[in-house]
Amino acid sequence: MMQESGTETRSNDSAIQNGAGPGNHLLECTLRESRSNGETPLEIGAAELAHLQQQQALQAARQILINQQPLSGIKTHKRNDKQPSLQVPVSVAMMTPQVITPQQMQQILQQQVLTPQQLQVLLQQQQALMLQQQQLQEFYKKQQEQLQLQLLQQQHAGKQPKEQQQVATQQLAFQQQLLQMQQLQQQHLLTLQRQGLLSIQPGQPTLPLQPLVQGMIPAELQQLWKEVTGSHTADDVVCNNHSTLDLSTTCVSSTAQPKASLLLNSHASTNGQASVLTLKRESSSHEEYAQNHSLYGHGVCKWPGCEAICEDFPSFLKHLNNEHALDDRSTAQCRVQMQVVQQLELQLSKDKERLQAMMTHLHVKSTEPKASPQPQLYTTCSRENGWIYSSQQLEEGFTGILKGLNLVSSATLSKTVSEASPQSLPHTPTTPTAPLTPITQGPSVITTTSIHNVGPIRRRYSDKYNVPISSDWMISVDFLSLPDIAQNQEFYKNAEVRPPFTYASLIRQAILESPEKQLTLNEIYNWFTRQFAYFRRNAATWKNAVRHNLSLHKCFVRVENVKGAVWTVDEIEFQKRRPQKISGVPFAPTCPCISALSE
DNA sequence: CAGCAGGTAAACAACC
DNA sequence: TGGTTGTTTACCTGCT
Repeated sequence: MMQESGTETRSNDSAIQNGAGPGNHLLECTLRESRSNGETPLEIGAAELAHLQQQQALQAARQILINQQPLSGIKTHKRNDKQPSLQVPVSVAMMTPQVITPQQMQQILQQQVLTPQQLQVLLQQQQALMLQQQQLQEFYKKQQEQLQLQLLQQQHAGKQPKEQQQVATQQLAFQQQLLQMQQLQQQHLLTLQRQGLLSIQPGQPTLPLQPLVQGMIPAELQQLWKEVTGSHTADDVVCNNHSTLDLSTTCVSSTAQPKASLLLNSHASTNGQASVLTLKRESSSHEEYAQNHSLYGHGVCKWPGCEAICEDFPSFLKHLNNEHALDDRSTAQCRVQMQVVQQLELQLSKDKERLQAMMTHLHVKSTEPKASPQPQLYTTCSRENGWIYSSQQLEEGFTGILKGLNLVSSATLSKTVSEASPQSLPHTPTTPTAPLTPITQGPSVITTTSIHNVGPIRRRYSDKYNVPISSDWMISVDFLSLPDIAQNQEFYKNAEVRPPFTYASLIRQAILESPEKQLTLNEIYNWFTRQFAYFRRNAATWKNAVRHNLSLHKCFVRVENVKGAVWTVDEIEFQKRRPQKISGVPFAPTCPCISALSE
């Protein structure tokens, strides 16, 4: 047991240790896994390509913002110099000339290199994108369910009447088109995003703009959408009314899109006020603004982690400007939001691929019953959650696969990293390399609440979490500091993301969550593994850490019980530990939700 | 640069 | 005897 973690670092020198944390091990395995599975960059599908393009474009936009900062002083330089991750190997730099590392992004944000306007634009656009992704995912889920139902019906029926087959085929075709449309949508949004950034930086070199929409014009997409959904009413009006920005391709949802449009219209806005001005041209009622504002709903401020009650829209705006002005906290929350959006993007992309593979498989099967499953599908499913599917199983039932679509595992995570940044493959896991594309792992299960409850962030405490292949993993680990464990439990339960809280905080949370506010050591272990997928690995390491923390901190009191020893929390001692910097500095050594509990 | 907090590893003892 | 629990120490990293 002890060997499990011990050998990882012991056998390596300190330099290697820097990249030899548990997460690293995961990646290392993953890379090997992906290689052995024959996954090569050559297998990048259209969806992946689109996604990579998106990411690169986004990074390029960010790069512009960075390049235009001639520098924020000596101190900044010093900090940068200390960051090994900034030393981009030539080969990598040549491959991805416009890529900035997440660490760089983090630094930039921390140093407030970005202007308030730029940050605001970034935040709003990311949120718009996120909303859209949510809508897409919902719709996509519905489509999946329909498909599954149909497949099940076919199975039960035994045979497939020709009519059914035709319907299924038709639906599959629609879904394929839908997928294409979704990709284009993302591209379009991204393009808009870049345009927004460029408009802010007129003096900067322009980016090589990619074709806005490849092969399809918005009208065609709309038509396609109508075909697919069979419903088009108010959406058309809403979408077509956007004369300032052509968002017709984003008209997927009747609810989300106006929000996205609103946000995109407010590039130069600060804290939402300009968006109001923009909208005033189109509408004059505050109620409508309130309905459309992504950060306001049901009389509550929807700023991540806020939920302040605002009686009306003007008071909301006032609140927005007072409480969510550009500061460290907002910046940190912006970063988190970006990561969330990226994860959603990635997950959507992955699911689309899988669906594509499923559909392809169905097609193949109808003509070539003995054909082996599509490699993409097979490799994906076979490594999902440790499930192994034979081709026969794949043919016999898709239920498990569909089930697998909504689950996540380390394999998903790793596969994602290795696939999405194929350039990284040649690098050895222990070689500190420059981070590549800012993709993140794709936890399949992410609750909507997790998006809305973002709080302080615990900074990276050790380079051991800096995964050399793609530091995006690291940045996600650090940035996905969704403070309210309770509300984000689904996320942590399924995504192998290290929770951004200290062991002490987590232990305290575990104990306080228990009915009697006391737990045995074993129960604490169980809580960890139950609540966090991350703690289902390297048990020896983190269990040792838990014990270490229990013994070390005075706030944990061991009490002899009838059953044996239980641990309790001395709240006073815990609060004494350290003044908590909840706001301002993005550093949260303790879990805010626990603080809330104790208050 | 020192001090601190936190994470990791490990040695060791007591207990079951 | 082996595993678990608990304590302690050492070392590292990042931050202030």
